Amino acid sequence: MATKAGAGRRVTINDIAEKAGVSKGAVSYALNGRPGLSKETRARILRIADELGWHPHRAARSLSAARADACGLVLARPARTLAIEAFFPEFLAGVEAELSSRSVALTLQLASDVDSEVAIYRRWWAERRVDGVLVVDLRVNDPRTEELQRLGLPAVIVGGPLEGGALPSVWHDERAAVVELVRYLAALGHVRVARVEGVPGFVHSSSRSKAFYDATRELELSGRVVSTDYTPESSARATRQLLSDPEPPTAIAYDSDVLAVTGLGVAQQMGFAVPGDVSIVAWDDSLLCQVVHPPLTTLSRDIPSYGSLACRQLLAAIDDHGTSSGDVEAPRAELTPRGSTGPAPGDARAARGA
Amino acid sequence: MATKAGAGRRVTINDIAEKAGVSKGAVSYALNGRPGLSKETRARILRIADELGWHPHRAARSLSAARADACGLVLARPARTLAIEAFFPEFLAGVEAELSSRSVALTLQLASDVDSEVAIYRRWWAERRVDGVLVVDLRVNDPRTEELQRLGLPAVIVGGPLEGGALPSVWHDERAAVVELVRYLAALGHVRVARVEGVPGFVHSSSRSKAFYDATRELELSGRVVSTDYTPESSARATRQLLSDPEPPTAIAYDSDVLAVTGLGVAQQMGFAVPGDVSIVAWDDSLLCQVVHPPLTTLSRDIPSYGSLACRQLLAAIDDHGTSSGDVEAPRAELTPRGSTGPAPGDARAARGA
DNA sequence: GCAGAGTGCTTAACCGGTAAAGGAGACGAC
DNA sequence: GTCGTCTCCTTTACCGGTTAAGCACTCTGC
Repeated sequence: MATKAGAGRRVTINDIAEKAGVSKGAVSYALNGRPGLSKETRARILRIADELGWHPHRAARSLSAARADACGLVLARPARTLAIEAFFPEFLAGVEAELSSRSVALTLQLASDVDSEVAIYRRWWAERRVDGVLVVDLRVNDPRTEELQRLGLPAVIVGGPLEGGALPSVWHDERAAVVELVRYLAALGHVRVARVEGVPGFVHSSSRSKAFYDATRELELSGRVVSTDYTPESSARATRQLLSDPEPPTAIAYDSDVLAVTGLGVAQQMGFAVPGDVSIVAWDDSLLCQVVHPPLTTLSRDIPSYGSLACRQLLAAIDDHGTSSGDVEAPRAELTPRGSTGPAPGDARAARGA
Repeated sequence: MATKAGAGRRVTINDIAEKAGVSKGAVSYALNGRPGLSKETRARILRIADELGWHPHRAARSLSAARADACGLVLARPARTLAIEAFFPEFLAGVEAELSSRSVALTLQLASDVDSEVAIYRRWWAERRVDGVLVVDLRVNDPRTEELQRLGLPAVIVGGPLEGGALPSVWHDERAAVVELVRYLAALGHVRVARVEGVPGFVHSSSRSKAFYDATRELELSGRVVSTDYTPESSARATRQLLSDPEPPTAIAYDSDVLAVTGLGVAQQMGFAVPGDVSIVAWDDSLLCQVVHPPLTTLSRDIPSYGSLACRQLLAAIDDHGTSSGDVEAPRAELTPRGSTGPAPGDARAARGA
């Protein structure tokens, strides 16, 4: 029968100690399940703590335990991206699910660029506001990894692994997914294929592009890559550019759901039938991909699980405090064929076979 | 020239005091800009603090200042909703923008239902993990408001105002927006109009429905309302139900972007031309509404600003500590006509005029 | 009958800040 | 000369926990 805490003074272990007629040290032992108390005293203290509705004061505990019981996540993309793309909210949902089960808080912040992101890490760690951070959107020669190591702030790289293996990471086999995609398009008879990538400075985007080049070369396809900044506008521009070519690609693979949906709209506006004239593939499934016409073929991943996995990895890194943890591979993206992909126009397969 | 903090021991005010040859009290005065120090000493202390790269330990400060420097937000909807609907990420982005400028953290948590949400508030407040919370998805007879008042936890109701005015709130004039919408549909000649609402237990959804009934009655239209649980599946069911009627509505207004987009798909699948046979309107604009064919007419709000506004309101409530703050009205949703709405089929206006 | 070990609790220091109270020294007034 | 006042800094207590060290008491063994 927990009494009403009301808006009055907080219940502290001193209150418990007084009521139980013991010292506050004894109360602390009881509440933390440490040995050195008789069964009866322990039970009495716990009962009183419950009656008074006691909860530990986070700051007080952090001060001695040197634990913030919070993990951090900084997003250094424009705020709009957060809202527009399926990846982040889904990833967040997965992270949250993992954290809330252990009463660890998630501290979220948006930053304008990588430099201010690093500044946030520095501040968070100096203030001991977080115990560790999840790092997303790894860049080529990323300044964050070096700084995180220097600070000694536990971190997990989402989308690694990192060269050198200095920080633990979670990752997908992007290469295998790209190979599956390119083989699929080749099997449909496509010869001129293109990829609309995200920001080339991002490791996940550039590694997919590299895999794309390799796979098209191996299968003797013509492969082009155009860059964007993940905004719908840049995707529209990229698509227009590709389809204005005298010999436009007959299949375009995009690096996100937003890019693909925008590209689809542009293609249709330009009079291209989808998938009659051009096939379209998205990366990461979402409602967006399913409601357009035709619905988009995608490379789907279980993003919430990815978030949970990253989170577990981070919590482990915090406990180990740096030792090992290593890299963990998540299930790779799987091709989900829908209406936006079909055979290459003009039976390219026959022409090529001749 | 801030020296490297490295992975070593934290810099504390004791380190600064020692290096400056003063007591830690003096350092505290200097760092907090309090009077009682000579100009030179103050400057020296600040310089050394900067050199050592000192940041206040959040927990230590919280312990005496009784401030967590964090705000809380609990979402008691299924995790999927977070990812699927435009509202939350956009709202979050607005909240974040406001908070990060004052180095207040946002603590986010997902809950399965209102009861566990209340439990989270109780815990957060007892642990002094947050200074205040934003409450979204206000329900009819919401148990949260009473509990928040009882606890004395500063809170802002998003989507109020609350009857009784006990807690400060931010709100839109939903009624005016609904009236504008219904007038617009009536002007297009629609007589049988329907509304697909969200969860009827939510205040914003039920108040819109009430306004919808009132507005249709006033304009002598036939108005129906069907409920959903905000999932695409429930919207598909609702739409199918409405359009299977012997006298189906010629215009359907949905309570979110997701509901509307799903409804559009179902309508087209059932052979209804949009907007030829049935007009469709969404609530809250998003990329989703713009990429479908036809693009959806929406009631658009500036959601990030709404988030920022709510956040400023909360910070004020925390400072005042309960006194006043009151309710603040945000700009109401504006109708953005696009291709999904058109004249009622069969020149309903003429028939009605006869 | 007393050393030694174990049990069960208390005391006190500490984490890193904030802030009230106190005190040394300079200076002016009478 | 000494009293009051002002400036500038130190001392100290405190926030709410954790934890090492200490200590009284009982039990055991010889």
